[in-house]
Formats: sequence, structure tokens, C-alpha cells
Amino acid sequence: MQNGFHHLLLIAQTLFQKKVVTRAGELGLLPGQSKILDYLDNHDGCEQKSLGEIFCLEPATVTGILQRMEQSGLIERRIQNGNRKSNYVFLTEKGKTASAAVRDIFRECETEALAGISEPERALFLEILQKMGQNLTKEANL
Amino acid sequence: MQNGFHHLLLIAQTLFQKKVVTRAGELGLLPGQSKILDYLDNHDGCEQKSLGEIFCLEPATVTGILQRMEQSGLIERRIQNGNRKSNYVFLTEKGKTASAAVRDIFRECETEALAGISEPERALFLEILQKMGQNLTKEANL
DNA sequence: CTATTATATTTAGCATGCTAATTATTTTGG
DNA sequence: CCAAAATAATTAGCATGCTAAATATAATAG
Repeated sequence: MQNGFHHLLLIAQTLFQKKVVTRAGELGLLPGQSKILDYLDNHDGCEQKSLGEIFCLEPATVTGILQRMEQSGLIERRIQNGNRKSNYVFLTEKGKTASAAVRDIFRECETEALAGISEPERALFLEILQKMGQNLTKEANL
Repeated sequence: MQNGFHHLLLIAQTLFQKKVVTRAGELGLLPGQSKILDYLDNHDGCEQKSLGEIFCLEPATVTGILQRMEQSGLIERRIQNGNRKSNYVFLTEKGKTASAAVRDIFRECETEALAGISEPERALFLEILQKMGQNLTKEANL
């Protein structure tokens, strides 16, 4: 059914992402870059590994996105404290500018997406999304 | 923020899809095939074009998914009423079997995802998802 | 201390998403 | 009817998701 849970969730997320990606694309950003820039805004210098955990992406996927971001001068990856196994990810000046622009894009798209939905409804909506995340993260057989 | 709207929406949808794709993969289905099979269960014989509209996918994307589904014998594409421009998509027997299995997978994953969420909360959640879809579909400048 | 195990990243290859350009067919206008 | 415009599908090429395998480093065990 088109009004079923999984389809509505898919479409809401798809349309939201398309809107963000389109606007970020006008600034020269690729589809995978917005969320990383948004996260780095508050977590500059984080481990590369943690990006995969935060966004539920495989390490290989993160590698690809970060390589293109490094190539276009949005980030730098460095080693720290003599730990040559881990990469740490830092925004460049260009990256900081892009990150601020992305923050605005997300804010505008959220405003648009949630128009006509009351504050208590939004709060419950967020709670349910969070609960869903927990439900789907639980180990299968415990 | 990790508790912000767009991140929670992304993660909920990502984890839900991963669960569905994993279980469908155990039946030999590729990631893009589950949702098509689910839809065809109620819309056997639909136009190829309509699949793109329903799932917010570009025609080129639909072509690729359907080609692989045809190749693995899940669907057939035929012409109807002398209209040689449009394709119509039909489940094969194998496709009908897979479609029934996919229906169970979606049902199980929804049960898991929504555990601990009351019926009125679920109803409001669906309403908000639907409203979001409408908000994000509206023309930009009217 | 050295060998094994664990951890972090990368590479290769594929499916799925996109855009742009192409092909084929249908519809519309003159 | 014929030319032009609209419509439907496909192809090519790329980004982003995956898995599996390879590489490199760090941590652990004997």
C-alpha cells in the first residue's frame, strides 16, 4: 500500500534528501558531502572511523566520500599522537564556509518539511524516530 | 547534532532499509528489488513509468532495476494495446512467490521498528510522514 | 621480543541513485 | 498528411552504497 509505514518513511526521507542535495549541489557539493560537513561543524577533528558509525556507513563508503572531499579541498585528513592507523578529519577554511552554508540548507529544508506540524507533534515525531533507531539497533538474538 | 530531525530521519530509514535488504538478500533479492515486488503485489501490470513516480526515482534508475529483475526471472515487461512507447510490468510465478516473501519481511521489520510505540502514536507518526511528503512535493514558487 | 590477533583504511567490483544525451514512438499543429 | 513537439525508455558516465579481499598498523600473548 502507498499509505503504509515503510513507503511513507521511504518517500519522506527520499524527498527531504533530494531537496538538500539539490540545494547543496548549487554550491558545488556532491550528494554525500552535506551530512559529513554538518557533522564536522560540531566534531572537527573526529576519527574517520566514527563517521561510519554515526551515519551507519561501511568504512569503504566513508573512504570514497572523504577522498573526494579532500580532493576538492573541503577537508584534510591527518594522523595524530603517533597513531598511524587512524585518520582524523579536519575542515579546511573552504570546508568551514561550506559547513555553515549546509547548516542553513538543513534548517530551511526542515522548516519546509515540518510546515503545519505543531510543536508537540514534532517532539513526538522525534521521539518515535529515536525509538525506531534503538529498536533497529538491538542485537537480534539476546 | 545527532538528535536533530534530519539525522534521526536518515538513521531510522537507513537502519530499516538495511534490515529489509539483508533479509531479502537471504532470498537472493537485490537491494532495489524488494520495494518493486511489494508494489507489484497490488499493482501487477502497471506502467514502467509509474514506478518512477511512486518511488521518486528517475526513469533511468527504474530501467536498471527492472532489467536485472527481468534477467533473474522475477518480472516480464510487455507492450499493450498497440502502445509501443510504454512498458507494462508483470510478475512471473517466481516474482509472485518473492513478492509474498517480501510482504512478510516488511511486516516483520515494521513490527520490530515500531515496538513499544502505541497505536495512537503510530497513527500520528504516519500522518506526519504523509504531511512531510506533501510539504516537500509542493511547487517551490506559487 | 616475536608471532598472532585485532583494528583502521583502502581497493576492486557491483547495485542503485543521478544527469545528460540518444532513440523510438506518439501526439499535436499547420 | 507531415513536421514539430512531447513522451517513454535506454545508454553512458559518475557518486554513493555494499561486500570481500588486501594492506598497514597497533595491541596482545606466549
